[in-house]
Amino acid sequence: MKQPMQDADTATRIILAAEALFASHGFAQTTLRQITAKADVNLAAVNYHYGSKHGLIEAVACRFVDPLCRTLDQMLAERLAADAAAPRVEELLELLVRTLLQVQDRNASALALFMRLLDLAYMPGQEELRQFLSASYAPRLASFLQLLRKDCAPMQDNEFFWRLHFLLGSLVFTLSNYETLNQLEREAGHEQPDIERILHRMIPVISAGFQARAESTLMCRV
Amino acid sequence: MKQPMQDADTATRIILAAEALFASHGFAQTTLRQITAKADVNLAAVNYHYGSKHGLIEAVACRFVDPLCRTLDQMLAERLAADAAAPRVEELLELLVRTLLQVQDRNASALALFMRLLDLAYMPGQEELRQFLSASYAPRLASFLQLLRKDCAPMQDNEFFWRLHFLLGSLVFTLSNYETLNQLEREAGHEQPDIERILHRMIPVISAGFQARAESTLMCRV
Amino acid sequence: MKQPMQDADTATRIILAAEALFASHGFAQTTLRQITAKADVNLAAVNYHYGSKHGLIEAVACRFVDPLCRTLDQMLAERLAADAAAPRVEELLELLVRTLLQVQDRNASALALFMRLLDLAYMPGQEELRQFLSASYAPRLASFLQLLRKDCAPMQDNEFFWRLHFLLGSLVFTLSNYETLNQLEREAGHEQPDIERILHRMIPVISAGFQARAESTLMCRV
Amino acid sequence: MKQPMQDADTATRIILAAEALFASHGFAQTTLRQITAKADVNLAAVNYHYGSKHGLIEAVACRFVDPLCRTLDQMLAERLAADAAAPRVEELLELLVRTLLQVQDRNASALALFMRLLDLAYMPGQEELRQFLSASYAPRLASFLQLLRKDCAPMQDNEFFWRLHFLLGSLVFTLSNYETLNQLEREAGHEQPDIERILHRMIPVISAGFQARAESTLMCRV
DNA sequence: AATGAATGAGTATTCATTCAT
DNA sequence: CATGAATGAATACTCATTCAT
Repeated sequence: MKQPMQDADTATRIILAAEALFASHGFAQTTLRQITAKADVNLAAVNYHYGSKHGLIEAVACRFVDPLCRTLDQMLAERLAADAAAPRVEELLELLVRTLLQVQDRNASALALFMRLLDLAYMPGQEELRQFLSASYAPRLASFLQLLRKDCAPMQDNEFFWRLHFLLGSLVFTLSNYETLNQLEREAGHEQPDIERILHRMIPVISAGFQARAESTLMCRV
Repeated sequence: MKQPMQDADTATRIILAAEALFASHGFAQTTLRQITAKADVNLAAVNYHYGSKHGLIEAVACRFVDPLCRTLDQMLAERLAADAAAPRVEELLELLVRTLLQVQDRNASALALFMRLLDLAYMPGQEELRQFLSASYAPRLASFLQLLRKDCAPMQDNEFFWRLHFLLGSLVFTLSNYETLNQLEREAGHEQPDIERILHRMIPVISAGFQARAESTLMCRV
Repeated sequence: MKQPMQDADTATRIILAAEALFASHGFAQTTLRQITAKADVNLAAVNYHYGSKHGLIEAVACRFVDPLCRTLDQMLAERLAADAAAPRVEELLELLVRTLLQVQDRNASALALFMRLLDLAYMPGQEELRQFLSASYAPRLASFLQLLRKDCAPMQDNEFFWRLHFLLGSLVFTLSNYETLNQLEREAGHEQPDIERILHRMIPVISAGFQARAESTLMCRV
Repeated sequence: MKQPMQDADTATRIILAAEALFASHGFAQTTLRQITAKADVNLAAVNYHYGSKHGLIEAVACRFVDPLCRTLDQMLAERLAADAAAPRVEELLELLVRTLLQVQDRNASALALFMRLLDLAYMPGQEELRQFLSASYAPRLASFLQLLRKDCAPMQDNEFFWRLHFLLGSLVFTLSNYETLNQLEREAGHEQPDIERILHRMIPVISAGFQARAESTLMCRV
């Protein structure tokens, strides 16, 4: 079983420190000095173990993408084995949420980190990271997406592509800014829901979005 | 009539260059050197005209927030004058979309910039920018939000708060990453829709999200 | 009669602002921006009226050296006219103190400024300022110094030169750091004397220093 | 044995270059570029080894304050062991002078540097440096000051405080401007005494100042 | 396997000064 | 007589990376 940070080996200590700092300050804003200081290792150790800051980010990414894909696949298989009926959108999103929360268990700020990672991957100049993630990520999610689309309103491929990114935007924005949004709620005197609560709030909203009837292309033009 | 960048005065040249660079590279990643080089202006001119990089960002923000609020208010007033019936969610979103597109007319990457600005404002350590925007922004949007909520599914204040940020996330993520998403579509062999098309695609999805019946609090717990 | 700063002409407004800032922050630490901001004049006005920052410093200097020399000469003449006896060191220092306090009347921080000016003049690379002051300053003080030396212990020219600078050091250090020293006294729970009090405290100390019998040169060697 | 600057390690080369430049140009006027150029070292090395310019100044300070305190304590102890009689003011000042000269041995401009450091510490906005020095400096000088006061004329605490600073002013002004004063002597055709000679000239003057009878408070008021 | 030292290229910002108007 | 705009050179400081050990 893994020990806490001070007992782990250098490479692991770096990863753990990097995860926490990337999650709370973002990738560009986090410096190698901050990471190595928090990990209590030598500044050069990052380059030694991961080649570069970019290499470290990819290593961090792998530690999330792998278990996430595995868990989602597994949950999906279990559901399909237990019930022959095609899963509804809400069910699929519930599976996704439970998968995310399971990843989250490892580390309080894990989801924020993961969402920041997605955000980064879509930025210009990050083609390398994008393709790296896409290569190890997209194929394993294909079956999930296929099932999802089956229970959506009928739509073309590109319509689905965009709706998927609308959903992704909600997820990325809400979770990577979770701290700030929570603070705004606190200032407004509202309860501050935990991440689980927020994810569940998202399910009916996203479901309705996927199931909404698409405008006809012609009607879209003003 | 205003000439293109090379003929405008220094302050304007700086703003125009900054808008373009901020939109495509983000705020932190854009350096004053890049801006002043693109504007063909002395490095110290930014500090002379805007005090600091932060001041420049706020100036850029104002150039979008001001006309955006004005246009939205005006469109809303026209709609209410023309038709006594309370506007539906779709109508309100349509007004918002038309407002955004009008701001967009000024500058090809204007919306991406504006969305990056919102993204930045929610980041930790940007309380100052957040409050600056909130102070000049929030009050003028209050009536829009009030009308929006009237046609939503019934829900509590905090539920509305979160749904609003789900929507905001879709907008911010999709539009600030418009270039990347378009490229992905190109690689997939799909048509590459313009921003107008994407925004109209969003309307039914977002509308459905706002009108979806909220899960009861008890049911949210797994 | 002179009006307060806001009504004076540009050149005077600059001088007044400069005096205050130079006195409290020192010459090198005070920027032309601070001066012109405080004087509420254009940044370029300093260069326009005084040629350069250095020119401004010399102008400030003149406004102190001139009345100081005049007052000291006059007081000395009055004393010599009233009493044929050669003045004692204490009397001469008392005249000097009264002269300084009179200059001080014009402006609360005038003495600190004047002392900072002397400090600056002795710094390396300030030969120009030193000679400027020396040319308009030294000759008019010659008679004062002659009288002073007559009541000192007998000593050679160079011994007198150094003792004079020991005195000058006490004056310059104490008065230019008056704010700081006062604060230290406050922290120690002592009364915070005004400048007049401090100068009078200095008289017997300095007098004793001038009248102390010089060590023979031979004895100085360890 | 230590080699001259070119053979020492980077951190030492920086310190040595900084000492020389700080001594001759002052702290604010000396730039990191000048220091690193003189030390023949990368510009970033200062920050690497000392964190900041301020950190470098404190490091320079420590290299003087530490041996100075140690030497003075030791000399005082030796004197007290050798002779049971309470030391006179002149003796104490002689000890101080010998201590200063010993520090001086290390580096030609060491005393000028040290005096500039004291000067800086009394400036407004240097509370941090002042307290840093005061914390490591003042306690170790307490016994010296106590003995000094015992042989002074009787006076109150605050009178002693000010006289001490009159003395300090003489020291700081004379030694930090040693180069300039020497040049003035040269121009006047006098011999140019070395620092040892000047310090010994100061002893009887300062002694007389400490032993002068204080004016009564009432008499001080004009 | 790991690190202390070092570095080149970069950052935003500040400064006194100049100049066209 | 005065000024708004502009600027070149400099400031302290930071960064990811490299390299000898």
